[in-house]
Amino acid sequence: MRIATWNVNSITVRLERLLAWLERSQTDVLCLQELKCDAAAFPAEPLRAAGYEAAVHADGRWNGVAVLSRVGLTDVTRGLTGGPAFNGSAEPRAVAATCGGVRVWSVYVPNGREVGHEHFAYKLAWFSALRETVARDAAGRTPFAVLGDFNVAPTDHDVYDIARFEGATHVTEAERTALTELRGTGLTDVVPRPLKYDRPFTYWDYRQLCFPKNRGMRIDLVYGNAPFTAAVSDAYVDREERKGKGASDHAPVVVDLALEAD
DNA sequence: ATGACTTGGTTACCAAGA
Repeated sequence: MRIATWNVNSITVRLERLLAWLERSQTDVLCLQELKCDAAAFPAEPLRAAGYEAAVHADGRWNGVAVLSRVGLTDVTRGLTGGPAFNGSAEPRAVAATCGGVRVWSVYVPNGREVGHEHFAYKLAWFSALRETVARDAAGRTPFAVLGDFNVAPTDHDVYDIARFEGATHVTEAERTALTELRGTGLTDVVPRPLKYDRPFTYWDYRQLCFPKNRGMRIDLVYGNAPFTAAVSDAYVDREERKGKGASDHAPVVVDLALEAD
């Protein structure tokens, strides 16, 4: 089974590239983030025509997540248990489904904006709710993973130049502690291999030629439980999808699983 | 140079992203 996660930065703008990538990559299960559309505007029909069912959690111009699957899709859960709100809104940032015997969460962790900002406290509270929501499945015997845009670089090595992130979000002790505590439920970081250069960055800013200069960050992560990681046969960042006009600023992270059912 | 893209909505600018 091939499973992947991709922050598409608007599924509306990215639809043609998404359909082409699904065909090219032969992905079975895809976790999507930053749909930037209303649930009613989600392109369910063209995806269904391509063979994919979808579990969608979206409500407008920001955020929005989904799970696509061509190997079955059941037991959909929208939102975290006890998930925090921002400015009175419980934003659509998490959706779960069971696909082909694997339970997955597609998550879009709040950005945090600035250290000390109200949004930063929201980010940490969101991580806490995520940890509590997934704890039971993480410790279970069914292959399980949380995939998505975590908006945290796990180590200094996961950004192109840590000196440029002095005082910035995404690299603070508090955010990394939240990741450590999430792993404490029984999850392991499935680190993908890069297809070029030495580090598996997944995001490159649109500005200042960051992608050609490889000024990237590894913030799109796959956290799997023991039955999941035991089945991993390969994992890589598809940086080819970051190339060219009309690319998302994130590249897909692809994981291959050798499950008994395969 | 408190910028430098890209997106969608309140559009000929703004907020948000990271």
